[in-house]
Amino acid sequence: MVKPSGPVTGTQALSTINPEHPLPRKNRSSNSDGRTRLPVAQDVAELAGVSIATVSRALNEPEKVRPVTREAVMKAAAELGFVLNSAARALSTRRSSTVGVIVPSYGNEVFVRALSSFQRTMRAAGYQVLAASSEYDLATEMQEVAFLLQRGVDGLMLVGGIHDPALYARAERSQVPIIQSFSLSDREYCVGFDNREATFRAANYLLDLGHKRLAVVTGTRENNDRAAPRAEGVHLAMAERGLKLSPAHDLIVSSGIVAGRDAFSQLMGGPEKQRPTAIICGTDEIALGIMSEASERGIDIPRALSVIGFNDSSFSAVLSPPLTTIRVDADEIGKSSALALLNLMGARTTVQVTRITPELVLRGTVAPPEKL
Amino acid sequence: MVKPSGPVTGTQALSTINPEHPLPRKNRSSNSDGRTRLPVAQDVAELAGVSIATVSRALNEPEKVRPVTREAVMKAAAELGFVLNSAARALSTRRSSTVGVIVPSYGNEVFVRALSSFQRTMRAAGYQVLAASSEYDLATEMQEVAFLLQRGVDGLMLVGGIHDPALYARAERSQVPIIQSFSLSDREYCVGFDNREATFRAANYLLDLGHKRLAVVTGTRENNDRAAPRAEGVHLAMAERGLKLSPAHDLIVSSGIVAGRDAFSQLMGGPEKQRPTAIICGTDEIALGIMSEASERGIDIPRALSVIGFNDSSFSAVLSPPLTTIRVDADEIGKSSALALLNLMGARTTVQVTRITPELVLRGTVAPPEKL
DNA sequence: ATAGTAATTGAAAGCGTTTACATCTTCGAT
DNA sequence: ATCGAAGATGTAAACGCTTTCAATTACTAT
Repeated sequence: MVKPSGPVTGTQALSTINPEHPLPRKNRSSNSDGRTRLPVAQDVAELAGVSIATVSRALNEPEKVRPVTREAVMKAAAELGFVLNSAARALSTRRSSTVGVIVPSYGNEVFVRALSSFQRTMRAAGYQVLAASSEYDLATEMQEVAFLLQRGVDGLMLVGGIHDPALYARAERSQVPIIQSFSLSDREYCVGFDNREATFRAANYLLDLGHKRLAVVTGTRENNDRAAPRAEGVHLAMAERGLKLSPAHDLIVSSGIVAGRDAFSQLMGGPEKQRPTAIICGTDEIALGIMSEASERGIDIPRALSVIGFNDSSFSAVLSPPLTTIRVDADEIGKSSALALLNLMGARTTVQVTRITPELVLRGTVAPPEKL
Repeated sequence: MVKPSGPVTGTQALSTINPEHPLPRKNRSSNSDGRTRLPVAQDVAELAGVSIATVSRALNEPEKVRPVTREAVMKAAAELGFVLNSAARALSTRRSSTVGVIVPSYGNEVFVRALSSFQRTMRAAGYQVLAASSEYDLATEMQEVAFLLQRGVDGLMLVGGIHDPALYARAERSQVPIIQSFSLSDREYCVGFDNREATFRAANYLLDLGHKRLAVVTGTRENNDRAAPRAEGVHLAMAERGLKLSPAHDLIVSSGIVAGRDAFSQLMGGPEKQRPTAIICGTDEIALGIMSEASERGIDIPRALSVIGFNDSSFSAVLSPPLTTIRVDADEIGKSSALALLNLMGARTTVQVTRITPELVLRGTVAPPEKL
């Protein structure tokens, strides 16, 4: 506007014509109560003798400011102990550099392993992660997602593909990408594995060994696309051989070790001829419970009863006998999910489905069935 | 200002008198790219026919607005699907309703249990929690704290009382209160227990039973005010009876189950007369490792070797034999820490030290020493 | 009715960044 | 030297809330 200007610049002169601001209560570096105020970008700018915009650039796009200026800013920032205010940045950029994760439960080691590696990967990329657990409840999960969305997370990692429909709607509305984990989907981006196939293979292994009466016990299957397919896999394998899994041998328990103990009692309570000779469990915790109860009752594993777990938890290899289980690389799931989500948030939607392959780890809890 | 207005609104009209703003790119409810913009408080205000200040009040201090107004605002908010922008609020109020937690490791069940209940309590109070793990490293911890502080957490929960001095300085500068957990302190607010006393009692229990050669194995004790005192407790109990804990029976291992197995080998490698008859472990994981190795080598627990764990992890009760261990109520620690921190953040500094009492849970891995 | 007080509401100034745009430098090419 | 283009920096407008202060309205007690 004003080309040649004296000590009073054009824009400042304007404010004399326009008396809107009564009096700015500024008094740098100390609060109303006298406490030292934390330094802000403006303080750094003044100390470095540059504008606040330059400070911002020096910090975020160093290559856009001249080296000498950059140094000055860095020095000033360090001197003042300047810490950028994330809230202000988030407000300004409309992104929080925060992502959310919701796992069904912290009680299942596999989820905390995945969460942990997810988090590590995210942190390396400059993101913080807000985690919550849904306790296997859709409503709780929805609520947590609502909170996370309000918190402005830039992305979301969810376990499984069954969620409140409103969840997808809200995430969509906020343009927050979601990565699904631990199960596969052809509609969502995901990092997971085929749960049905995993137990299908385990069941076939048992069947090949000569077992005829298998049992399967999992945690809740309601709204759960991991547990339900795992049970299905066993049914399927038996059906393929013209066998039928007795309803009494298909148990749903509340997850955890003690649930496994109860399961044992229910399964092994009937007359010997009808008892299963092998049990496939939805988690290693359940398997542990079963083993514990078996040991207490003097039932020999694997001679009298074979057991297969799921996840290969840390304790599984050191049980006696060591637990044969379906290993899932939770670290890989966490890491890949993070990478995929990062990709999604960068709008480079090149990922689609990452398929993890579970592996049957042969240890000591499986043997051919006893001769009748 | 302008009451009845045609297509051109009051504020826009103003800009003709005051030419500072080139052209406000406002066009409510749709973005530059035509995408529908998420509703903000202003939209709610307009729909409800009130000012934005009233919207804020209706949402945050409902009692301060007339019921009829409140209803109108709520209705408008619901209709628009309004979600408050946390970043804006955080910027404005200078608090984020977020707290941070740093645990040494997610691999120790006790920490995730505490974290979990801490989180649950915090969520109930309207706070989100950002968690991180330090991997038992002070520098990593400091770095994570720096991130959390930058993120503007309102409070911090840390495990133990040994941290980078800079950590306290920074937190202090940001006026972020810290709650220390799992150990006691007379300088900091804390929720924990006397680690030394816990093993001291366990050792005495063993000594009373007739054991003379105890061993202790813990994870790293460097900068660790839980593991180190636990070892001390054992030393102390023996010293009180004129006994001395052989250096060979005092082991530091990397934590985890496999570490326990190694420990066993080291401890039980010597000539029988010198082997310990009882081992006190810093965690149940270590104890499990020891039990596993013992079982493999045919050493009978508890007859040939007694073992005491620490924490009472979920698997401990179902091992065979079930593990005698020092139970720590991690849920309580998490919950109380949260409550205490909430209190601290409310500036009502009435809490000081919450002392948790660990309990020796007698199960099957301890017996009197074999007759020599 | 009427003054006085209490309860509601609104206007507008922040909160601390980022960033579009304008301005000023720098520098190579003429 | 001089012109332009490219590069560096500065200005000031957002971002979307909360909150102080003033203005308005609703009540209460005369």
